[in-house]
Amino acid sequence: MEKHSFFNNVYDVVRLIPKGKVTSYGAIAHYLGSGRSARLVGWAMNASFNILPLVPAHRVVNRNGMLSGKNHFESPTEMQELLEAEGHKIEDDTIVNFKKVYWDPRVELEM
DNA sequence: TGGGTGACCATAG
DNA sequence: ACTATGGCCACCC
Repeated sequence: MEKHSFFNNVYDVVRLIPKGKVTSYGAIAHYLGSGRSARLVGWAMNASFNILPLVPAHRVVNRNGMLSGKNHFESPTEMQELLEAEGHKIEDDTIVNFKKVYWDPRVELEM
């Protein structure tokens, strides 16, 4: 049975993020039509660890490209490690060339 | 049922 | 330019 919850929708979008790309909470929220309720996306991520299949929450950062949720991973460095493993460059807890690796669901998915 | 919460974003001073 | 505050809306108890 599928849950037509907002959370499930967020997970679906996050799982669609291609490897080597990242996006922001606000982009997902806006894509889902939540408007500015980007907080719900972050909150959904918090529960994403409990949801299967696993959601690449490390590919989701805030508007500044900063790893705001790194503190909520299994380890505070887990997020950075995962992003670096995908070819990203992290500096001062912020993704370098964030704009280049930015993946906007509104554009890529052409809503 | 109602209130509080949350890994944010935008605007105003 | 930086700092502070409000709004937002789904989920949990």
